[in-house]
Amino acid sequence: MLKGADDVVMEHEDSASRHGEMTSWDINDIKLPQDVRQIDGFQEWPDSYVKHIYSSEDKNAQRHHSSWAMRNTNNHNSRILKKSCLGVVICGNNCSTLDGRKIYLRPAICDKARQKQQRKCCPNCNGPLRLLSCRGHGGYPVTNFWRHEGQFIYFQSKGAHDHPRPETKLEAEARRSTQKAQTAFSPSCPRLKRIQDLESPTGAVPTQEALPPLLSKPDTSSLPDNFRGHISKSSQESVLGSCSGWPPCSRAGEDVSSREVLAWSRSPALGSSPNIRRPGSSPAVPCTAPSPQHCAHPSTPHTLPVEEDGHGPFRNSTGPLGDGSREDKYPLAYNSCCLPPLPYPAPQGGPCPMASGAQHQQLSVPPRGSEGHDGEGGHHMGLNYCNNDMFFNLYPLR
DNA sequence: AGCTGCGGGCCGC
DNA sequence: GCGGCCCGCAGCT
Repeated sequence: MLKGADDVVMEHEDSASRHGEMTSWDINDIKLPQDVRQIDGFQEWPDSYVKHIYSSEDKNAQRHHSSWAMRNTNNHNSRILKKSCLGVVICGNNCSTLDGRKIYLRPAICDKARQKQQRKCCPNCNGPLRLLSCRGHGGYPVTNFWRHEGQFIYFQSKGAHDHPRPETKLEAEARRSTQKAQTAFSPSCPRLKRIQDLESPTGAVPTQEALPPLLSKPDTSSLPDNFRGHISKSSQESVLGSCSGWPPCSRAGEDVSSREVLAWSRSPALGSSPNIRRPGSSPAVPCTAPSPQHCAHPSTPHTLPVEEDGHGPFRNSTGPLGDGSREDKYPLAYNSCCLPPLPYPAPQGGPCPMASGAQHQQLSVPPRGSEGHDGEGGHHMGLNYCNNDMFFNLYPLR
């Protein structure tokens, strides 16, 4: 009953199989395998039809963490926690920063917070923000299932994300903190004022939250695993022109239609480079600016040059269920438009660490061998590897 | 304020 | 019955 197409797909795509892990089980099975030969390292960006078995000691697993924005979904089964993907918040103008990065914000998990979030504007061009819904599971959001059984925590993912990766939870939190700090700091910031002016007419909440742009480099790190192999270099072509599209904050709709989703998924701008596979790396970073000179920053160890392909189709195919129905075109890219670099006071003590998305991948993330399917230890740090200290240093204002 | 988990309830298939 | 989703509540950070 619950097994069907999904399982079939899993047989072919379950990355877990690469680790010799048992993949014959299904989260709904009455009995799950206890003869686990290998416990997986926590996967921050699980994608496609994968299954993992974590140790019940794994903190991230215990918290059912995921760098994807997953919301709890009631499946009327208290034994199995189900979560569905909220997608990613993008700029309605599909703008790009000067360095070619895209805006991929993390959708707020809380419904109200998400609605509030969507009333805000693009941190980069001040355009409207749009929620790009996840339709990777037969047109529905990708779902993740968590089940605690004995000394293990079983995880199963159904569907392949058909959208870019949003910023991680840590990044989102850091951004919020920064924004708050900013607000407290420079209430009279001309730029903010300007934004407020722009927003007021729309009724949008003129918060500065939108200020620190979360720039996502369209790099691989932002691509779902299943996209990684479809990179195309044509991507770069997408970054041109200027802002077009909607007026600032015209209207933030909850959910970009699925058509757009597809468009995005095929947009070269979303591409990623095959060589990046740090799950931990996050595509979106709370930093300001479009201007690298403000944040020339050395700490970009994991950064890939934009050319490296930050663009490429993020996904060339539809989900397993194939929804080729979505085909709209989406205005592609423009160069950073509108707003000048943020007035961020570069954190004392160092160049803006968050700066140019180029580096942004998750700051303190140690390089990983692969997208995270390595099952090797070390991932247990998972979402935590970006320690708070780091952020505090980055955001001293807090 | 926002995240997370839980559970009631509705709806479509 | 199943799956998706909305909503409210409660605990936690």
